[in-house]
Amino acid sequence: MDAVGIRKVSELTGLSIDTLRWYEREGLLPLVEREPGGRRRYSPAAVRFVRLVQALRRTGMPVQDVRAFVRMGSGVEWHGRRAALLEEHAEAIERHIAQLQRDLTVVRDKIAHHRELAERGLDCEDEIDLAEHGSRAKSPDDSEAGGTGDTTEE
Amino acid sequence: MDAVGIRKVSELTGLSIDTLRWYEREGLLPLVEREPGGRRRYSPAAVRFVRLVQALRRTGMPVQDVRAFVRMGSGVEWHGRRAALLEEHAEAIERHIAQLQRDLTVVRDKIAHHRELAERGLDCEDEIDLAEHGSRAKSPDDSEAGGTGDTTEE
DNA sequence: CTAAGCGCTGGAGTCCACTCCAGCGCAACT
DNA sequence: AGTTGCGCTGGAGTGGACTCCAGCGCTTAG
Repeated sequence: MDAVGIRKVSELTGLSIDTLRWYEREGLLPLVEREPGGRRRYSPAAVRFVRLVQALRRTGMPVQDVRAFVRMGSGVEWHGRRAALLEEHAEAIERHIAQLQRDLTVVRDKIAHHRELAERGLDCEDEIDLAEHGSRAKSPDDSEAGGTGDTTEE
Repeated sequence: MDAVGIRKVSELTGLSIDTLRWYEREGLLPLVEREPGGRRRYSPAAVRFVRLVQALRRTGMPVQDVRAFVRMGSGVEWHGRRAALLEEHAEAIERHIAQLQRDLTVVRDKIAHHRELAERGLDCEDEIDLAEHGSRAKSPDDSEAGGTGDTTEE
């Protein structure tokens, strides 16, 4: 058989052995078989399943939700529900990516700003940008930059 | 002067008041002024800074690293270093986004799979996909996809 | 047969990033 | 003047997700 041991799965996925065992205890990996001696044996299907769980976790689905997902059986009556849950999560991932992209431009703007200041050999004074944690008098005002209303996430 | 109080900053950014105070204690927000009574006053620049920190945190930069970033002064000699740090982080964000996109396709593939099974009214058998977390019991010559009753016994 | 390893289990410990008080002071309506 | 309420501080508590044992049992190489 091409079933593999826990060490191999760890190597294949990058999840630690402890994490794999912990996921199983927590009910995220229900289809791991054992060999007579009691050791875990991961069938190719089980390995694929580990990868799905890994994808869900890595994309921010809480362990609790993965468990709930896993626990609804594989029977016909659940396929729709499962698909819906995954779809919901997929949308969450997309929103997350969009947020990261917005944050990325904030960071890149900052980089550009620094590069410019570095070139000109200026401290940032009127633009602020960063603190000097010394005492500082108040700067004259400057206007607001438009912000996207964001809600705390992740 | 259009400086604002902590409540407003909380509303503007979505960060909780406690979090704002905690960030400050932890050295992530060095430029917050106080009014005579001791209350925090956030200048527009300070608010912008909060937004930068928020972007860094939301994109996964550990608090420790944000602090390190913040602590290197705003002097000329540091602009290059700061920019380099940010650049490094920007690349990390890009890698993260790429990973999310890969994981997203994993999830979407799974959705497609479920939709298909749902349409055909099939349980997943030869593809497995999900567990049978029944009692392990005795399966002498159990092999790979040997989907033993994958019915959930809820 | 013995020893070295890997794996197993249950449980404790750790880390991170907040979040939640308790107790107090200023502020400002009425 | 009173009282209602926001804000402040220091510190304790929480939740999530692992990570790290200790102690034991197969398995296998010598």
